[in-house]
Amino acid sequence: MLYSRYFIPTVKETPSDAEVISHQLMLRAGMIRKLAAGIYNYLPMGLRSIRKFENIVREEMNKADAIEMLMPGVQPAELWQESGRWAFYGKELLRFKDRKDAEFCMGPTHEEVITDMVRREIKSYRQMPINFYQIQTKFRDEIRPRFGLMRGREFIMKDSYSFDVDSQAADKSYDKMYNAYMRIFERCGLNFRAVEADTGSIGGSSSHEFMVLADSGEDAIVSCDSCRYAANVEKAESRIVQENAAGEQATLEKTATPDKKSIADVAEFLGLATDRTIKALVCASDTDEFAMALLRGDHELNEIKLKNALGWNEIRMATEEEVQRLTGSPTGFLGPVGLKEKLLVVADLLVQNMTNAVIGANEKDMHYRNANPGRDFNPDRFVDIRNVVAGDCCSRCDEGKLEMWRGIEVGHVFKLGTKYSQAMNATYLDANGKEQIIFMGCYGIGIGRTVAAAIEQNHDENGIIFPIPIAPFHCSVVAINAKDKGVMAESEEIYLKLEKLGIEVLFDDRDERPGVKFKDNDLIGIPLRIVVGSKGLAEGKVEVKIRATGEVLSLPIEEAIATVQQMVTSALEYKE
RNA sequence: CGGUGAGUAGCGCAGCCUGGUAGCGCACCUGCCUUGGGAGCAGGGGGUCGCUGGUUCGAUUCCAGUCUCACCGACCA
Repeated sequence: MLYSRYFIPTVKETPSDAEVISHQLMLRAGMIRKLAAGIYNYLPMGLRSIRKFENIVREEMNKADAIEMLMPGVQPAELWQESGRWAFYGKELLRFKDRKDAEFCMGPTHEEVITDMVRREIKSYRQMPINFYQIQTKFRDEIRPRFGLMRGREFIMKDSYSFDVDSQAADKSYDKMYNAYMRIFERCGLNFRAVEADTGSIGGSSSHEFMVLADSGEDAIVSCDSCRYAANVEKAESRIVQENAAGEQATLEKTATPDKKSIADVAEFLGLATDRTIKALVCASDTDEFAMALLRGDHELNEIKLKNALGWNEIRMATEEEVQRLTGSPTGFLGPVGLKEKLLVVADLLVQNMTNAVIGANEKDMHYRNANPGRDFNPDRFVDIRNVVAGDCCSRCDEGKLEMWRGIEVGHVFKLGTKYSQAMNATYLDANGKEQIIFMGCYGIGIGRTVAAAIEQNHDENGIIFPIPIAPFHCSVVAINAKDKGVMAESEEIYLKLEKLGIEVLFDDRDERPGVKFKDNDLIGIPLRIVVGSKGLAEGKVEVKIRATGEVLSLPIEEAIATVQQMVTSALEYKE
């Protein structure tokens, strides 16, 4: 490709609304441009990277016996009403009507459509296992799109759906996809973790997320420093270490804590560590059910765990007015003792063994000292509802401690069980001619998000450093002076030779000063660069520069070509 | 939707407080010059100052409304 005839609109200045580095660099490198909030044009360079990654995904999907197809972006409401998600999905589902007033939506995911197709076409146990996938544009009307391709409203996703005769077979399909995902992200050279995850609105029994590690990641994940356990904090469990209650239970005693609302303030005021206090939070469901959560003062509530424990659809913190009505007290002084109205009280497991703790008295400016569970209050349930913290003991092995990371969710695999097949009546006949419900799994990869995550993980002050497998071009040839006929002729020859070898080359033939070319080439992240100048040429040599390391090799022309070819080939090779 | 901030040339910004019809840097066009890390000189093009209404002789500037965008909270590939 000739740079002068191609389209790479780079910019020097960072657009002011781009916050994370991948967004800034994709804009500056001319890969994407915003059309509307969370909706982007993929410019040629951006598209090339995306296609590269899509092809890796495609290869691994095919290898894992998934079959490619393509489903529509626009979907009829009936299917969603049938699965129950028309009501459940909320505003994220972009809905509209056609000229006949029939309701439709932009597909945010395709469980309904694929299940509909499968229930019509798959009739026998002989047709399974089967797994369909597509690489297609999704639309989710996110409340807050941000970070460029990281969280767009319109985005490209690879989604696949497996269909099996029973749960065991479905587990096998799941494992196959899990392994394919591992290979996909390994092939891209990404530093990632597969972690246990909450199933969220997709539903189903269990799932793993694939998280690219990056400080800008929106998810917190933990992993054990000793065994293979890793999980999203939403889901992560730690081993409960039962600390033995220290000392005798003292007498419950009401004490004034004027204006001390936060745990830190109360603890300081009473001269105690925060772990001797109990925090009480009032939560509400979407149907206005309420519950009080109790946690050790230094711990954080995990809303997902609480939501799941209560079987709620949604969870939110109660408003100040609701709290006042239920407890008779303003927030900051809440506790389980002497509640005004009957309220479900859920305590974290670690509250169980606390002795002589400080709790709110449900009265402005008042707390209790020496509160003891079992004696002074009896929670309805003890459940794990706290966020694990770094240093917690691993729940899966004896010696491990948990470490915390930030991650970008680039892939997610779910065991769906019969959630959709049951609702939509997708059945087959088994060997005995008996009708059975199909078992499903679904698997997604954010294509654009993975490219953004790769940039997030691979860049320096000069720009992007693409891993070769997903780089828009493998190599560039930079002619130092476009007016120097000898330099241009030699550059062109190298360019053509490399192309003949199957290397994807960007030939920077522009009549620009060298500095401009170097800056642009660094910014757009081409992994390898051959620089052709008149001085080197006088000795029959050109330079090979490696973007990632900054290493420069001065080599005879043929050797330079061979070096580039060898580097590209070895980078594209996947070692099992 | 709630909270915060911003809308002035393609991008990054100034001007607004103290009304008088708009400016800087980059980018773009022409010419000269230059060619190993975003050069220099000269000339040039480009703006209904987000939109609507009000106040005023006169509004980018003051007032009201409205739209859009970004950031902080719940969702997710």
